[in-house]
Amino acid sequence: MNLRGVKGMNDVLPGEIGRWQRLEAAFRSTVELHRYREVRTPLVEPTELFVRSIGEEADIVRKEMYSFDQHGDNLTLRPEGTAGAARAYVEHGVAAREPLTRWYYLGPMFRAERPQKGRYRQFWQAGCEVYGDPGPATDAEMIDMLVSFFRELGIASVTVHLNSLGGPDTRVRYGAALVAHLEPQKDALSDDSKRRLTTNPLRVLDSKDPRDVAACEGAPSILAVLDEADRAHFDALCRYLDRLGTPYLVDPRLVRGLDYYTRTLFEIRGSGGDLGAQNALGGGGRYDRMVRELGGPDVPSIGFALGLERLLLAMPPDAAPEPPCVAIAPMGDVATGEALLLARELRRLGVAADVDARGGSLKSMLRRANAIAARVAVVIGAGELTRGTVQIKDLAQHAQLDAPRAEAADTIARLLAAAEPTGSAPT
RNA sequence: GUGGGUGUAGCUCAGUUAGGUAGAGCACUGGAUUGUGGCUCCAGGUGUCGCGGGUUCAAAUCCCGUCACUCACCCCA
Repeated sequence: MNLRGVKGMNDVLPGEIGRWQRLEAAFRSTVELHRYREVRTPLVEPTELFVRSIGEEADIVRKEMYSFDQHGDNLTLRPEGTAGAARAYVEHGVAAREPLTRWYYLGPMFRAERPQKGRYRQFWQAGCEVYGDPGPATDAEMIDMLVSFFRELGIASVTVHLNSLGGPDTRVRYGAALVAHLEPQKDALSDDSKRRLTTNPLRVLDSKDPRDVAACEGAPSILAVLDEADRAHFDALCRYLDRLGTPYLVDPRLVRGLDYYTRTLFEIRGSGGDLGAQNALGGGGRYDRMVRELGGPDVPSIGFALGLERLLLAMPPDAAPEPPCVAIAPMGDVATGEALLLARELRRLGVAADVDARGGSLKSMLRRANAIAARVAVVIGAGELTRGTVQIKDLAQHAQLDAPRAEAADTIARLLAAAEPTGSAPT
């Protein structure tokens, strides 16, 4: 086969869709209990939106965007969800109608990176945004919500990394201090980090290269250079988390690549399951200046995003019970017509029905009934047509009975209602 | 963009060291059972051995090139 899907963009086949649906339902349930409401924004936005919000220097903007020109517009497949949501928030004047807004979204994002385990070019994110609350209590509540959500999913071993970046001036001040610390050991740094020294020194803190890690030993902490208000915000956040009993790890080296963050910054890392090297299950932070920079009022905001593929890797395997269904096995054209009618009657009673109309042998139809985990099979052949009955087989009990055709649907529905839900689908 | 690993049946993989008729399990179809599933037994494969070239009497196996997938780096969900 010479036609393949695009690299890094994956199909989700029905065999694994159950896990996706359960994850999505759990997310919606959790955030809606926190009074978030869903927002759906386009997959395509003006390129300028991402350049302005994420920042020209960020890797996402520099080399990972799917951008194209169409009829004179410069467009981009969204690489993340926060920018589009903020754009919609501003465009519809939401701030003027309500002082406090909680939104969530769920959908695919696109980044033209080299794929690997847990990182794909089309990947799914679920995220939340709160507009109009300066924190820090809401920051704590959001982090606590995430930790609770992970626990609900059965993802046990997660660590909340927490940091504060202060305001824009803090970043500049700290960058200078960091360069002062690293410059003397410049020769010992990795090539990447030598370059970062001039472009974005904070990123050196994030490097996994042992040489860089060593060089960062003893580097000043960004928390030490926060101004008074930022420091008070961070301390209050920690106190709220303590009060909630939500464990966290203060990590002054947490940086993250999006340039729009201010003050609170967090990332949740996992370790179990099939997770590969990409162990950031989710991350977020405060972006108090974004709404204003997009032309809106001065509204503080905080948000996070979760990577659904990574959550699925980290989640324990589960076997979902298959809902009961009825397989109908007709023999011959007349019986097939009768089968279609009976199936419609069953579906009107809320019973899933599967008509095997391939015209194969009874044996093959019953084999299929077993394969699809049907609870009940119905045989309609020449004999049944003559007698005006159908043969109803309870596949688990190895029992069968003949029922008048007119009562068939009700009889089957009663049989199913009495039966224990059983069987499990291959995952 | 950089580095490693892997490409053999629909799927998971043996077979490559030492060149010699292309295999197993699962899945699928039929039969044993003329209209009765799961278990068992029997039968059923024309697979571009990723692709192209080279060496050789002979290449899945050796050599060169190329493509794809995958893991990791950078960075991020």
